[in-house]
Formats: sequence, structure tokens, C-alpha cells
Amino acid sequence: MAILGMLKDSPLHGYELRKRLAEVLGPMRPLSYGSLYPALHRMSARGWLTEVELTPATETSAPPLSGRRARVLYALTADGKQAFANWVNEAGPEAWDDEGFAAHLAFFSHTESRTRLRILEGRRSRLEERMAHLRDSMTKSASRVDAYTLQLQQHGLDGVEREVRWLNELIMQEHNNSVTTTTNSK
Amino acid sequence: MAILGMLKDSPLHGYELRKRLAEVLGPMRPLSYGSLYPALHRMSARGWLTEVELTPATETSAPPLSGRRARVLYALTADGKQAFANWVNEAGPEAWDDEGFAAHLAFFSHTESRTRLRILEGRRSRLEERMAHLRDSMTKSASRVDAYTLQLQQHGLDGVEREVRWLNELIMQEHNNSVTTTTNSK
DNA sequence: CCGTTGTTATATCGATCTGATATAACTGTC
DNA sequence: GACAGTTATATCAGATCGATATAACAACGG
Repeated sequence: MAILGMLKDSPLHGYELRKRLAEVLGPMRPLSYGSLYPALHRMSARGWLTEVELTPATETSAPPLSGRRARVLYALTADGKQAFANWVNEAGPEAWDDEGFAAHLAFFSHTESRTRLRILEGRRSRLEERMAHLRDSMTKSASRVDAYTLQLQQHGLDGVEREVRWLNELIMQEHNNSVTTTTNSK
Repeated sequence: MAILGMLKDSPLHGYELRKRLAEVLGPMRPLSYGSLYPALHRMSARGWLTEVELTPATETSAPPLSGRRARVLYALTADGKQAFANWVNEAGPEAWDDEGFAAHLAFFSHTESRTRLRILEGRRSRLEERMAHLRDSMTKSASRVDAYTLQLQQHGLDGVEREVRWLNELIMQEHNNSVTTTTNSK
């Protein structure tokens, strides 16, 4: 879905697409080529993308023009745009977990404010469950575990707490946005 | 390798092993059963583990005794112990990345102090590379990116910085340990 | 007593992902 | 003009995930 989002504004070829995806998805590790290219072909087969092969000869365009071989440009079809739009706004429970949340957040500007809030709050409650679970398993394993493991566990827990604080900030910002929007639209 | 480490002290069955592994590996997500059981069988085939099937009738032992079916106890062989000992102290570059580092840290008490320092410092320099790369890609993508994406990128970077600070603490602790040890052994 | 739900426990499968490797064309450097 | 580096796509074996199946027992209410 993030691939579709990247292609929304302008067609790209796989190599460039991967670089931008890695930039945008921040903490996540970039997806491998062995994953990217099959995914592109799958989505072409489903009719979400078109593939246009460009030989160096036929190229007249602007994009990076140094040291390269034949490329394949991928562009969104109408169906592809629809699939992306659905994903962006339907935002089920997959949007609460690590990958799904990062992907949704990266395309938040294409989303309505109430959807944004739903995702942020869902993510937060998911993390609160995780915190409870971590604390529980820390007390349970406390007797069995050495100082190093304890520090690893504590570091993990601190990380989750930190993300919750960050989410709280984002949620506050989002509330301010919708308030001013509502006020303005009066 | 973490599986071998969990079995070092006492034999376990798969289900219990997974729970303890999840406790000990803190931030990492627990490995799935579809991954765990094949891995156990693979290691048995390699001669690192022995499998002993226990039917409810033959059981007289201490472990959890309520509501359960036949289990398979896995125990380390001499080869398995050797494989674990090698992994623990050889600690190549796999020990600098996310999974490898967490796994090594979970069994730090089985390691010599100089190996611990090597791993901690290797991890830190790996993260410093990551930080440099993240900052670079943030400045490069700054023009193309909206406020939400920027916050995601910044949050990711903050997380890495936080882990570096944590590593610095661990490294300091480790230095203190080796100093006092050296002093005592005089 | 019986059905339902929950926990303990192992197994397997399809779809997918990773990491490595191969290929290819071009650029810049020594 | 050899060599390393970058841009670009493709493919494969091996491993992983998520879902599903199976099974035995516990605990609870009706």
C-alpha cells in the first residue's frame, strides 16, 4: 500500500521508489529488492499499476540522468488509486501495529482528521496493552533473569513508554487542528 | 542460538521455551510456532538437541502440571553446548544488528568482559552509522515531505539517539566492572 | 452431566520476505 | 584501459509469518 502511495503523485521506477520509501518510512528497515519487484509485478497483474519500459535511447525525461541502464516506470491506474484511497481511510486494526502504523502515518495528509485520530488512538491503546504485558512478564521473570536481561527488558519498556508520550503529543496536535478547522468553518 | 541458550540450564518443551524467549528478548516480537518447531527439528537433525517425548502417563516431573497434552522435551547435547559457546564468544558483525544484538545481550552473563565490550561498541558504531544515514536522508527528503512524515522521521532518529545513550551507560558499567575485577585480582 | 470457553501443546501450509547472487550499462578515477 | 562504484532489474533457496488444525484437559455455569 505504501508503494501505491509513493506512486500517487508521479510514476517512478523500482530503484528510486525503494529509496524514497526508505526515507519516508523512517524507523522501518527498507524492503528488499527480492520483495519489491515481485510486489510491483503482483500489483500490475491485479491491474493497480501499469509497467512502461524505457530504453536509454527513448528517454528524454528529467529524472536522475547519470550512469544507468534500462528502467521500468510504474504508474498508478484508476483501480490502483481506488485501492490506495480505500486503504488510507478504512484503516482497520492492521493500522495499530508497527508496520501498518508507520505506513499509515507516512500518508496521513491524504486522510481525514477523524481517521487520523482513530489510528492514533488505536495505536496508543495497542501500545498500552504491550506495556501491561511487558510489565507483567518482567515481574514474572524477575527471579530467573540476570542484570543484563533486566536492562534489556527495561530499555524495551522505556521505548514503548516514549512512543506513547509521542502519540499523546500527536493526538493533542490533531485535536487542535480539528478545533481550529471547526471554528474556521463556522 | 537464543533457543540453545534457553536450553542451557534445563530442558524445556517448545511452548514453555517460546514464552521464556519472549520474556528475555524484551522488545523483539516472539517468534511464531511455524518458525519455532521447524527450528527445533532442524537443530535436532544437526545433533544439537535431543527430543524426548513425554506422554501424560509417564510424567512424574515438576513443571506446570495443569491442563495439558503430550509434550516433547528438548535438551542440549554436547555439540549443542559447543555451538552455543562458540556463538556467544565469537560474536561477529551479526551481533551489531537489531536481532543479533538483543540475542547476545540476553546471554551476556555467559560471555567474557572483553567480548561484551566488543559487542556493545560494535552496536554503538552501527547505530551511529544509522544516525548519520537517517539525518542525511532527512535533509535530502525535507522538501518532498509533509509535517507528519517529518515527525515520523524525527521520532525514529530520537529512538536511535536514545539507544546510543543507553549503550554509553552499559559501556561505562562494563568498564567499571573490568576495573574493579582487575584491581581485585592484583 | 453436558456444552462452552480457555489454556496447554504440537504440527503444517501457503504466501511472503530476506539475503545473496547474477546480470548489465554506465561513470569516474588512478 | 582496468577497476571500483552506482544505477537498475531479476531470481532463488531458505526461512518466517499468520492462519488453521488437532488434541487433551480444566473450569464454569446451567
